[in-house]
Amino acid sequence: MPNAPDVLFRTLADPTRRALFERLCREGEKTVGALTARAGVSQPVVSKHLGILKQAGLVRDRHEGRQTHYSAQLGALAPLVDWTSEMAGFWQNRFNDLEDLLKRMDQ
Amino acid sequence: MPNAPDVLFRTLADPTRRALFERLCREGEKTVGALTARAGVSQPVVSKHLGILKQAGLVRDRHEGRQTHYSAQLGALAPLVDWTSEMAGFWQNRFNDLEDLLKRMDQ
DNA sequence: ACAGCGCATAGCCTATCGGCTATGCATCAA
DNA sequence: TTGATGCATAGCCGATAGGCTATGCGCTGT
Repeated sequence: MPNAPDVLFRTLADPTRRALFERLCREGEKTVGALTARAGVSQPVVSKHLGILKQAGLVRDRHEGRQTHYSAQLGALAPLVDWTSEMAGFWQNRFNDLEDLLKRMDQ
Repeated sequence: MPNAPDVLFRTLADPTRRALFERLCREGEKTVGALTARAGVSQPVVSKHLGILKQAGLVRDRHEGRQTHYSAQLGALAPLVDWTSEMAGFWQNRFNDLEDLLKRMDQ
């Protein structure tokens, strides 16, 4: 059972998939057909990628007749932000430690 | 020529590689041997991953005798933060647009 | 009822990737 | 000088991932 950042990194690593997510962020809800039209890949591929994005919690789908509308779930990016902040935090702590060390050496 | 977030996502997508980067963030500079000791994979694999991390600008190396010390370059995470902010921004704009629409409809 | 449309699923093929072992190359110690 | 150590490189291999076509299935409209 991989943790959240792992799933997000793996899901967003593929350019085609990330492009789909970006379009949903920029342009809002879209049908599979609308997404396929400008995706540069076939419709089954788009459906597959959308399924993976959905599994990662990055999009939700809404069925309306024979169409499926997808939209971005921006909250799902939170673990990514957390991870980045955490890494930056460690960096900051090490910097503080260094400062402390220098201070102690100065005395 | 892939753009910056693409390289970062692809580089950080692999768990082993991301674990190496995390250790360098948490614990600071480490030699290849020290990293290999707890990486769970062979030394050549560690070297390979460090090379990929270096290419992505996420780490730098410092040669000292026959050892190579690697350390995290946290600034390289900036494009990731930018990308996330951009996506969040689009979300916010769409939300504002919706508010405007509702306001106009209300009149 | 039936033909067409929108999307999902199945199955296949190829390329890439992440792991390994073997080896090379420099540096340090004896 | 010679053997050992630390890391990088080369070459191989199986698994996975992302693309395709073919097909299934439910909804729509005639």
